[in-house]
Formats: sequence, C-alpha cells, structure tokens
Amino acid sequence: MSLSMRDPVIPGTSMAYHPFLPHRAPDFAMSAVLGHQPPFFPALTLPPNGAAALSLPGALAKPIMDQLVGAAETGIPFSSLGPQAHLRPLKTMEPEEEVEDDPKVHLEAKELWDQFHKRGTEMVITKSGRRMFPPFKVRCSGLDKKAKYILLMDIIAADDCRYKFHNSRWMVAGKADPEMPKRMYIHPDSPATGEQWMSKVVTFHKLKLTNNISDKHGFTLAFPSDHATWQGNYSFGTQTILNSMHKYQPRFHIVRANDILKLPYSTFRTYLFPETEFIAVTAYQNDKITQLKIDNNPFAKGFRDTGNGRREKRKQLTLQSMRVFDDRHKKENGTSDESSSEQAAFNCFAQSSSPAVSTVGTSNLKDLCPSEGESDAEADSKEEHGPEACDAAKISTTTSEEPCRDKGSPAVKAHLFAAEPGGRPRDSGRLDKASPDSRHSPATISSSTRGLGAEERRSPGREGAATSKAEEGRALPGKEAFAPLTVQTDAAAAAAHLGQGPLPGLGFAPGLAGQQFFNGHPLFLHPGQFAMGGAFSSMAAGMGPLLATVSGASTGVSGLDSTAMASAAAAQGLSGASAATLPFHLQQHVLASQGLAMSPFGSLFPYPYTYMAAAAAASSAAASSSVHRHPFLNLNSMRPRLRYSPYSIPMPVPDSGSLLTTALPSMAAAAGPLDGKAAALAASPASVAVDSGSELNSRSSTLSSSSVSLSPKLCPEKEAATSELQSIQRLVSGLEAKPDRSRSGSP
DNA sequence: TCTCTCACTTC
DNA sequence: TGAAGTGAGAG
Repeated sequence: MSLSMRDPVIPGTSMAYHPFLPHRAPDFAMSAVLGHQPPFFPALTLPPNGAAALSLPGALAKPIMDQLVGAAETGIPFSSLGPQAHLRPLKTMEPEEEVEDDPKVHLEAKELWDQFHKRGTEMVITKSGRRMFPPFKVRCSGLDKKAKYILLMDIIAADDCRYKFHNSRWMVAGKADPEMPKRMYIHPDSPATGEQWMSKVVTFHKLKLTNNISDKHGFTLAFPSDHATWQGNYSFGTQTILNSMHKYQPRFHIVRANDILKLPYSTFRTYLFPETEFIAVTAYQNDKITQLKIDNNPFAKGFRDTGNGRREKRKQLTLQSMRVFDDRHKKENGTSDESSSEQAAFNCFAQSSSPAVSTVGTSNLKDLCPSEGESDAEADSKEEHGPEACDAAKISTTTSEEPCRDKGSPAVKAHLFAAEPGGRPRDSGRLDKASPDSRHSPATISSSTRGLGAEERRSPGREGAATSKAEEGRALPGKEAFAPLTVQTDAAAAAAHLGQGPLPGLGFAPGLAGQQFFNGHPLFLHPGQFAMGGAFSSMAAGMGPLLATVSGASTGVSGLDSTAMASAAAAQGLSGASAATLPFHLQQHVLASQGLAMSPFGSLFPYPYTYMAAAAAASSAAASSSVHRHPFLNLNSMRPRLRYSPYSIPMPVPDSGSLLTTALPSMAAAAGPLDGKAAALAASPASVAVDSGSELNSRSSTLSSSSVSLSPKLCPEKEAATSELQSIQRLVSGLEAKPDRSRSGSP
C-alpha cells in the first residue's frame, strides 16, 4: 500500500493533531478510515476530497500502515500504533495531483516590530477592544496555489507571570492571574487558495484585544467538566481576551483545508514571531512605546509633534512650563554648579514629559536616567550592546539560523526587550553549549525551526519566569527579560500542540461571529462533535462564506456524552497516566521543546496525566484532581517552560528535570518507530533539532547564575531628582499634578 | 490600575 | 459624512 505523503512537508513533522481535538481524535479518525468505528463515535463524517487522511512519516509509512490494516482487521486499538499516524481516507492514499506545499511565512513590518520589541511592546486592551499596533501582518509563500487554506491567529500567554512597570522596566510582579478564555481568530478571507493568500499581505488588523471577559463578540463552547481533556469553555470571537500586565505571544497558523469542518483533521502549521511578543496594558506604561505608537499609527497622528494636534499643544505647554521653571530656577539659584545635577534631572523630566524631545538627554541625565535620558539611538545601542551600570545587562543575541524548515520565514532572531533590560546577562555561548544532548534528539517530530541557540536564548527569559516561580519568592529580575527566540513550528504535531493549550477556541471572522447562529449563545458541544464536524456542520448553516464549502456530510452526533467518551478513552488506554504515551503527549513535549508558552496556564490544556502527576508530585502534594482539571496550573507553577524531546531519553536532570523523564518511559514505545524517522529527519535539511530535557538543566543553571538585580540598581538620586522636579514643575506650570508619564522616575 | 470622555485622526 | 481607531487625561 502506498501512501500519499503530500501533507507532511517535513517527514515526521506533520501531525494531524488538531488543537481543537482531544489527543484521541486521531485514533478515532484512523478507526473511521479503516471502518472501525469506536462505539463513542457513531457518526464520523469524513470531509470530502480526503481532507482527513492518514498521513504517515515516510520511513514509517509502510510498516505503520500495515499495522493499521492489521489493527483494523483484528480490532487492535489504533492508539497502540503510535503517534505518527493520522487520518486520511484510504481513497486518497494514492498519489494525487495535489501539489505539495512548503509554506513559508514572512512577518511584515518586522523592523517596526523590532523597534517595539526592543522597548517592550505594549498593547492597549480596552473594554470595547483595541486593535494591535503594529498590526500583525504576514506574507506567505510556498503554498499550493490551488489548494485552499485557512489562516488563523491566536494569542497565547507567553508565561505565567504578572508584570509591573517599575523604574522604566517591566518586572515580574508575581504569578499570572487566571488566564482568560482563549480565542482563535480566523482570517476573514478564509478559506482561500494558496494563490490568493500569496498574492497579498495577510493582515489580522481587525483582531481586537480586550480585557472584557464578558465580551460578547463571540460565543462559547462549553465542554463537559468531567471530560478528561476538554473541560471548560472555549470561545470564538473576533476579540481576544487578555489580562492586563501579562505577557503574550501572537501565533499564526496555516491550515490546508477548504472549510472549517476540516480544521480538526488538518495539519496546523504554526508560526511564531518572537518580536511580536507584547505585554497587555490598559494604559501605556513606557513612554517610548507610546511615542512609537504615535509616530507610526496613522490614527494617532493627532498626537504627533508635527501638526496641530493636541500632542503639539501638550508639548508646547510642557516646554513652556519647563522654560518658566528654568528661568525661575536660574533667578533663584543663579548659575551654579549645583544646577547641573538638577538640570540633569530636569532634562530627565523633560524627556519624560515630552518623549518627542529625544535629544534632551545629557550625560548627567544618563547617569540618572539611563533609560529616559538616552536618545532612542542611544537606547537602542545600549539595549543591544552590553550591560550597563544602572541598566541591567543586555546581551545582544543573534540566533543561529538552524536548519529551519522555513528559512525564508520568521527569521530566527533573538531580541531583548529593552524595557526589561534587566534580564540577567545571558551567556549565549554557555547556553549554546548547554544542552548537548538536546541536539541529539533523535526524533524530531517537532518542526521547531529555530536553532538550539535561539531556543536557548529565548528560553532563559521565560525559564526565568518559570524558575522564579518555582523558587517562589526569589526575585528574579531576569525573568522580565523577554528572551525572544523565533520559533517556527510547522509540524502539525507541534502546531496542534501549540494550539492545544492556548487555543481553546476559535475566533471567526466578524461576519461569522455576528451570525445569528452564534449570537453569544452558549453552545454545549461534545468534543467529539466538535472534532468530527458535527457542530461545525450545524454551524455551517449560519456561518456564511466561511463555511460555504461545507459538505453537508455531517450526520448525527447524538449519543455522545462525556461518559461514553471517558470510558472509551479508558478502553483505549488513553485516560489517566497512559495518556502520557499518546501523541498529544508528544505534542506537549514538542511545544515545550520550543520554549513556547506551553500552556494556557491554568486553562483547559489537555495534558498527559502522567506528566501532570509528575509535576504535581514534585511541586508538593498538589491535589490530583486539581492537576487533572488544570494541569498547567500546577505544571506551570513548577516549570512552565520545560523543553525536552519526547523521543530521547533526557539526561538525568535534577529537580524539575525529573518531571520530564517521568513520562518518557511510556514514550519509549511510541518513540521507537520514530527513531528511524529521526534519523531521516536528521539527514534532512528540513529537520530540526528538538530540545531535550537536558536543556532545562542548563537553563536552570543559567538562570540561577545569571540573575541580575534590576530595579534596585536604579539610582535613587534619579528618583529624588525627578520627583523634586515634578513638584517644582507642577508649581510653576500650574499643571495638574498628574505624575506625568515620568512614572519611570517616581513609580 | 482601570474606565471613560475627549479631540483628533483615518478610511 | 460618519463610523471607528488613537492617546491624553481626568476621575
């Protein structure tokens, strides 16, 4: 039997484990393909055109397919076949005319993003929803011109920390608040042909960010609370609900499918651009970010220095008040040496008050206000080069462009958030050599495209958060450093994986969301229904163009209930600890291996129980029920950013590292067949090294040793001077006592 | 911190 | 022309 390998762009990297699906779905799918219907899956409907297809890694295709056939004949649970297989109708197993695609994604306006990222991008979130700026735009290439694709975007928590802007820097301020319901936004033009997508810049500017948890721009899907992996609510919407003062990472997904119904069976290729990471705020914290927004966002023109907007008036007012102050000050104190320091402080204040005046900074000022006093250029320079006295060390990290499956895509670069320069000095060299065995991850199911170095660079920052968290109380300024790394995940496994936790929902195009069908009415939908398109089919009627192509193939989905699902899962050895051996487990690992926000902290992340249990055990006597319900809450409280290869036996790692190994034994079987694949991958230019658990170790050590005190270093004189100036300025100018934007000086 | 209103902008 | 997107600033 020959298999069509069209789907996997990289052998072994394409896993049709959709984020919307429980990890069991693939098994169901396979069963369906082979005519073996699980009792709890009464009406599997295969999308037309073989969208749901069994796609196997090349090297393993034949053997596994044989197993599949054998299993179909003998009734052997498909779950025992390992994680590689996924759905594709047999009829499409034959070579087709379809063109293989090799999607590449380029982030538009990368330079702009970089500018923001260097300073610590802030995105304002409002009750009614606020657009992102810079807008998230990408350009795609390598798509099959004739195939249809659905492009999506979602925003996941970058870590499980809450931040505060203190002393001109973003600092970790504690553990993250409970995560908001996640949503995924489907590009309004979806589905469209590859040709259409490639002919234009794909923009997601209509996506809005909100902190309004009761946002009605979507609808909720409620899943049984007792479901093993999909408890809770999943919402669709054009607005993404975020927590203020939390860090987020947008993601872009390409799904080759011609209608929404097929999403569950389709391969997700996920692209992540580190430079698009941001912190959600209800009010801007960093003047530099404000200024960048004003300077670049057309809608904020009114605040620019040029023109007659309020900005100009405000600036003039400020300058005027400063002049008055200056004059009076001179008159009162005469020209003296002591004025120098105050002048410096004044400058600092001026700079703060009028960000536009970027040249105000003086040497003195710099001493006092390393951040505010410097010009942008200087700031950039500093931000990218070496540590400073008052500024925590910043190390420019350049990501080694590793075998990236997608070289043209998101450049794998590491940036540092200037706004959080404090990070600990990162010793890239050390990081790079930190985890030798990570380079040997045999099986690269993950298509993590960034090099190890990149990953390492990113992870430290995030790991910092994790570490700090794990080590409760230990102030870790380094945490705040956004050690960015560009990760591009193509593997469906990785993608699905990525999508898994963080994307509990779908966000439909405005038009869709507004469809009468949704109207904010909660829907009760069984995962199976969701997975198999039953619900979608129903929705299709009201979904307009997006679902116009839906085949009405879907049939009854009745009889599905959580109990059945649960028992079925148990029967397949999918529940409880054994779940750890399932594909999803791999996905989790893959996700973790990419240093991504592994989870929707505290959300409904279907996580392998064994893994969770391990985490819980290590963390203390975490209630298993709690763990079960919110695996990531506990897991992440331990170590949100573990990365390891599910297929390699990680080196013994102290403390948290043990968590990683816990689930590995069970993975051995599944990993087995992948080894060959891994070899193939290794030889393939497209293959990507998967981080192993050892990385964690190295990272941890890096963290602990590289932690750098941040805010404490900020010179006290600066604050005093700034504060004094503010007082004076208020008196002189008569301006209201709003502490200005110079929060930097007097937090 | 957050919410709301405002003047200003784009489209 | 008006809807909608901006940051400022007051509360």
